[in-house]
Amino acid sequence: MARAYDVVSIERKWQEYWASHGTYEVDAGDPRPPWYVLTMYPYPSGPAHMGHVRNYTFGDLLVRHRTMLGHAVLSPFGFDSFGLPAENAAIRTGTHPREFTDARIAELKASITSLGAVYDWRREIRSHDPEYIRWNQVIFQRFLAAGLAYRANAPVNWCPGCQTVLANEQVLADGTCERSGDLVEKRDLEQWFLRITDYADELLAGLGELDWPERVKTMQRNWIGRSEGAEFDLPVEGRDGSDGRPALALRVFTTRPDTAFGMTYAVVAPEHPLVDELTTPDHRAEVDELRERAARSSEIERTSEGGGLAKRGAATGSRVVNPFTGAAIPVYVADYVLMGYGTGAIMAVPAEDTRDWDFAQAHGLPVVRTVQPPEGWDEHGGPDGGPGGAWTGDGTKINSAWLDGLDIPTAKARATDWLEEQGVGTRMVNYRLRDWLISRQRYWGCPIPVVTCPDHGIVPVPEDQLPVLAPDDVEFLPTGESPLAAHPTFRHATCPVCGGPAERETDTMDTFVDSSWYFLRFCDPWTPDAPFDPDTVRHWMPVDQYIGGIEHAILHLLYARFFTKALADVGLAPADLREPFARLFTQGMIRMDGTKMSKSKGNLVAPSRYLDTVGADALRLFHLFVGPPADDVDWTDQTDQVIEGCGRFLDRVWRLAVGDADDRRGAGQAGRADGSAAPDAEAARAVRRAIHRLIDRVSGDYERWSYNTAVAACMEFVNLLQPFARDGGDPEVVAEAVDTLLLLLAPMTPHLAAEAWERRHGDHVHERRWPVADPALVVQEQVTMVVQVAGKVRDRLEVAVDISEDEAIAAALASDKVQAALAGATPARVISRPPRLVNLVP
RNA sequence: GCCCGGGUGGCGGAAUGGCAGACGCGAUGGACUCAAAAUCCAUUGUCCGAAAGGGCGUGCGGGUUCGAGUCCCGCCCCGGGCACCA
Repeated sequence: MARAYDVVSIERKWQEYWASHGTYEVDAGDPRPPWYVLTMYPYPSGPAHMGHVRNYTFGDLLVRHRTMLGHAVLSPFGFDSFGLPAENAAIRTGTHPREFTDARIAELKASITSLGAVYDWRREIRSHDPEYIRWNQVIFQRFLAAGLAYRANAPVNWCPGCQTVLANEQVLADGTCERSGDLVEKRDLEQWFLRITDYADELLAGLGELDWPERVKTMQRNWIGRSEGAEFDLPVEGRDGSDGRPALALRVFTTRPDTAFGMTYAVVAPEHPLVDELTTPDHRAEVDELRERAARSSEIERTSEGGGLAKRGAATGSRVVNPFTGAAIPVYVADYVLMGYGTGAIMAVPAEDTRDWDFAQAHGLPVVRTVQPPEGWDEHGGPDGGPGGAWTGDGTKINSAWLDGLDIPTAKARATDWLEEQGVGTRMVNYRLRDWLISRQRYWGCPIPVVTCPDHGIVPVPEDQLPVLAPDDVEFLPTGESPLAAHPTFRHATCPVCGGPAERETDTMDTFVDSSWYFLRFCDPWTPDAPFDPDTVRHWMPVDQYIGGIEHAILHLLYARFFTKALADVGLAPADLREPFARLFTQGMIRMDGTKMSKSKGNLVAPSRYLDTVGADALRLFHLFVGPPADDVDWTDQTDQVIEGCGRFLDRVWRLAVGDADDRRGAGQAGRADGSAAPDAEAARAVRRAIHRLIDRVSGDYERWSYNTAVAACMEFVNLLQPFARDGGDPEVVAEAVDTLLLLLAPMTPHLAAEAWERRHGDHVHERRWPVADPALVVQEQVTMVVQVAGKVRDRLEVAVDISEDEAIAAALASDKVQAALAGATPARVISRPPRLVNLVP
């Protein structure tokens, strides 16, 4: 497509100008009010893809807009540069991950720059940089000292494809690895954890004050999964101690203590430590078989095998006593109870829990209702009008002695009070959230800076010896072993306490650790003796606008919130900084043929092919124009044409602003199509009003992230302005119109705006202030008033904006079309909303 | 199963309860041109009609209202998240 101006050289010129003049470099001492805009730092996978373009277009627009509004805008950039792809490439090609990663970073940086996105590059962070590693390790050790980091043996998620353990958050609901798609296995391994569960309540409560998409907040709430209930003991029958008190009891957790009178059996998880003790010799074989099967099978096998959970349970032969009734009930082992949640044991109430109901049906266990189901439930309340099963809804308590007649919330409170009075139980809050497993058996990550001494146990490497860096002379082999573990010397260390031989930790940290505090480092990446200076962090933080993909709704955003709180609590960050991201925006993804556009799907459209044809400005404009920013974008056969349409619009702006020097057969040539007279003063006044309405609209649309309508408003304006200018409209008005347009476009299409502005004024549009609409000119003089008869539009009248109600009704009645529609009838009712509408109802 | 989004022309999408379809893409016709490209002008929801004009129309069925794409109730479909968490 031939463009009206030399897109490539103009775009390059301004990209070089912004970089060499440090236009978007700011410091904490800047007198302007601070504003921090941040786009999630990317994993460097090579040249930018379309998703990046979309991301950085929004971010860059904000940086430029906020700057024009008079803020000192902090706009840093960095790279989440540790991670598996680099290591896998090393195994494949022998290239060292650092070499591989640095090359990818150079490519990504160049392509981001070629979009016209501007950053304070002095602040660039790379997570594999030794300085960054050092502070990562310092933070880890502060957490270790504060008890927030610990090592424990745990059944963990092992991904055979990635050859490493994963965090719970990285395992998808179907039991596969979010990265490789392999089926994740359970393994018992000694691993490092961060105590994120200490912050579960604060992480939940803090969501309330955040200006984040509701759906992201909901996802985090679900993930944290707080449930209130009670824990209490079920004494095992026949296991009284010498003092007559129970020597062995089974502790259960429930959110429904009110249903305890309906407990007809109890269940323990196959991994529960009391299983052996509870199992009587005659049930041993069955229980052992069940346990073995549970250990072998993966989570999905456990959950997907047909028939729900009816099967896979075995009686232990033991009985426990329900403290509410004194009745003894059987104890089962079943894998529908998970060891990792609550106490790993439950009281089963089939009448009010669907899982317990199914299990009870399969094993012939009794059902005692403790909540009155709605009428007819037992006859036809179930699926397909059959008999109802468990009733989990509201109702009145029945069969529950002293709880009878109460509603559920009251009964819950009474039952819990009773447990506490009796000394057999206590209020308890449980979370679905588990501690964060951060160790990875990989090379290309931040080493965990500890050694293990035979005499002194786990000892942190002293701070003055940090960073602990992984050696370069390792062999990358597809063995599944971390190259660090196989290195001849790396693991041999000396104990910092006694100087004796010690074993160095060879695991590295999850890369989500790196991304959990980089936004703090960005505030002050130069401080030599701390990860960041708390006062400088206080100046910039929290991030005023964070931008990223919805895929990070849980993982990164939850970890970063946890880190911010924990860093404040160990004294590294300001104590009052509890939330890192005040406002979050999650943009839609790019889809093609119904699936996400991504490298792994092989359906990438390279942005580069647009940059040297229609240019970065047109591509940016397309992303802004195509639809609401939060929506997904479908990349189709028509997309190129829409992008060209954006280029056409920019050509029109160029011709209006600069003229037709390069294309003499352009706009001016066709001349006035209808041969009408030149626009008069009234037309000029209309254009002036349009200018101020445009400022008003675009400013409002920017605030609301409604960029597609902002672009539409600019296009509409050009459609109005173009004939006015061509037909000899007042040059002063044209100039005001064009200048305003360039100011409003400056954040969206920065190169075109900068070049056209420079040619017109000799200075820099991005250093100008954002225009302010004159309220007197924003209101229109004449508006279209709709006249309806019985709710149907019958006429449209041009009326003064300040028309009175009486005048409006009179004008409506004076209309021939209205009279025809009324057909002689007198309006029985008149609704008038001057100057918009009059509705005559006969 | 539960919790969120969302269904508007051929397509992407606009519409504080008050003109449905802004803006753009595509399509059709025209001007300019030897011709094309580019540019400019016009038309473009649908049905009836030569036209003037009129009927219908925002997934489906009800409701509230002078007036509903918008609010309420009940469904259908699509997308996403969660899913033995006791």
